[in-house]
Amino acid sequence: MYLFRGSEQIGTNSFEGALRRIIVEKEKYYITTAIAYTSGKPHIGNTYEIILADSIARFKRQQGYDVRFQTGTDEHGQKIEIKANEAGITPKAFVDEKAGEIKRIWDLMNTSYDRFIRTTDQDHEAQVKKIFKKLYDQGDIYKGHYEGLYCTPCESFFTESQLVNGKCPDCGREVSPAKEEAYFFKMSKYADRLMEHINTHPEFIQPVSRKNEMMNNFLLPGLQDLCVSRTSFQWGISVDFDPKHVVYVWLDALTNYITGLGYDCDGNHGELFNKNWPADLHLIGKDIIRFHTIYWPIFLMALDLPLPKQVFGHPWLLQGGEKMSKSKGNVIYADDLADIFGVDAVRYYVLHETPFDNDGTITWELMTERVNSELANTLGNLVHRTISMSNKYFDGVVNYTGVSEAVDEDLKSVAVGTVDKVEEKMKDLRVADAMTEIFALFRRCNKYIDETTPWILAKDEAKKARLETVMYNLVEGICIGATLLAPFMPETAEKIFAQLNTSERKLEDLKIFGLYPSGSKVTEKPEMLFARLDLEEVMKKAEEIQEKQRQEAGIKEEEPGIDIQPKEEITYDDFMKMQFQVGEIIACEEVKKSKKLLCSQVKIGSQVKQIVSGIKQYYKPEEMVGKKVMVLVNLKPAKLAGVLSEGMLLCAEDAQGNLALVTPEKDMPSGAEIC
RNA sequence: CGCGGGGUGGAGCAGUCUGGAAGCUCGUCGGGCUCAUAACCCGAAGGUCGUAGGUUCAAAUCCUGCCCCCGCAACCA
Repeated sequence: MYLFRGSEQIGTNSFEGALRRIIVEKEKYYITTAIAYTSGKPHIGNTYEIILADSIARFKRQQGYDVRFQTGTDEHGQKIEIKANEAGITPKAFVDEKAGEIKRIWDLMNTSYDRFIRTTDQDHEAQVKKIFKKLYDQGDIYKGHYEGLYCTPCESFFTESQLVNGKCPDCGREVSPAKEEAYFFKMSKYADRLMEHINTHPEFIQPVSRKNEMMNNFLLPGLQDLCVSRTSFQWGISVDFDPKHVVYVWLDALTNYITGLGYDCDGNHGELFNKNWPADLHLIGKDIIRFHTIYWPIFLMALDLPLPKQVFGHPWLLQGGEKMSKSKGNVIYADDLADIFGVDAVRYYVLHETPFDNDGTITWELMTERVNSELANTLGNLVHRTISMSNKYFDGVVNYTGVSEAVDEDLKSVAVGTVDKVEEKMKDLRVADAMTEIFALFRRCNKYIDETTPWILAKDEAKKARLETVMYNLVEGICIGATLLAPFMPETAEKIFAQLNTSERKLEDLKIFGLYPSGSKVTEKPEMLFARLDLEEVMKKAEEIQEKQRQEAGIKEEEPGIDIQPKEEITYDDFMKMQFQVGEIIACEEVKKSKKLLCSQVKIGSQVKQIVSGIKQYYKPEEMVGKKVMVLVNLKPAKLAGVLSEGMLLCAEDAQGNLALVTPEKDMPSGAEIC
């Protein structure tokens, strides 16, 4: 306000004043994502959230807002403690690594966050302790007992509904009723105020369909008090005045939205906090809407802070209609996608193909199809052909000669009308629809080329000026589209501007057609923005990636077991009649006249036996040599195809009759007894 | 009767709140064009909107029954 008053005094005329006002009165916009749990590598579905938030943040900046964009990691909890233990490292070392990996992916996806907060950050931990104390002192938190069904080995409580066949869902063992001392937050105290808020602020929960779910399931039936501490693990923020307790999940995690701005429980907030709170948008997954629209607002009420303006629960991205999971080996990671398709293609896909309030689908096939048709064909090729023609006809110089024709009008009106459409869609966070509008403009440009047929104009020297205007209009149309594209695909927009030798426009300038500086020279050799990809090659790479994943998860290909006819039961004495030893094959040759047989010289201890085996189809004589195999040594010698055989090499046989020699799992000397 | 989400041409999605000629992208087929990344432009075929009823002048949309799929437990959002 001070700056505003000052500037008006300085301003010598109203125009300048108005201009200053626009600059000075930049409205703030605070957007957050949920903080990612540091238990593993985030997949493309998790990554979707940060990309979505980034595109909104960038768009708001483009609109002139002073944007604050926060993301980060949630690093406490029993699960982390256990995993760190398994890995033989401290929880801190564990989360350091995971947080690093998450941040690396966020950075790879070119996301423009202002702060990456970690719940292990000192400033956060200190405030959480204070907040807990404050809420306890003012009576919102009280000490009680957590009761439930407890699995001792897993050290976890479960509710009736979480059990699988009445047993622990984690380990399958028995659970028993138990209670644990815990602190609780009195949710009921604020429930009425919250319902009032939700009912009078229809924009608070988005999409609206989620609102009824919250009201009907949790608020109207009556809110349960929330457990906010645990004693069953240590990896968390300890409760100052009762150190055997650590703060449990939500009071720790949700508060990041204020601690990350410099909230101070004693009232000495940082400037960032005063400026940015309340948040304009919490962008979260649909599964945690409850925590963000019920518990979080209530915590804020208890702290006497204003509530966030909007919570948007975005849908999920599913792999071919299924949830991704490592054990299925169908998890798709953002960095793998980026390797194959490029960062902006990944951003395009998740932003454009995820529906507004239904779960979306991602598969390697769909991704490839989208990249080829929309990015390579529609956009990439448009830019490429436009620049090629500019070079071919005018050595790359783009002049506006003002030779307009009726056919130009529609292109122009679509171009200058797009910004309004995009802003309209973005107002409701309909990112996918906004992108559809932008690509409609690129399609319109392609059509314009067909309508004006530059290659025909080029043959007639008299139409040179008209051709120049046509090329100018095209370049201008692309510039407008590229500017609008920038929040969603920043790198691509940059590349387009670089090739056209210009830069991003201001949003408000997009309603004017013709701002591209006449006489500019575009690049001589246009680079392809997106290469068309061969589906088979993509699928080959995808298969490799998924296969590796399955191996890492320790999941082998599902194989049908083989059932064979059972034989008559034998006694231990029967078994002891057979003598098995390890034999080393020292020589091997084919048995001529036979299709199936190999004849091996097998060293067993100090003697060498000649053994004939029906394995010619599966082993070559030279690869037999050197192998240590399992031999039945006391089998009565017999002649096979006229060749003496003094024992038997043991093989496993599958349903198709394929054979594999049985060898000791560790190296054993020849002659070692197998028993 | 645990809770919730969903079923729209071959694929992926809009449209459902606020009933009023079934829309978009891809694919397929036919045509055009040749500047361009076998691309671009035009046209066509293809749907009883899961199913059975109900309300209505009118239902993808509102109501009821039923069928099917997917989450809510797991390394997961």
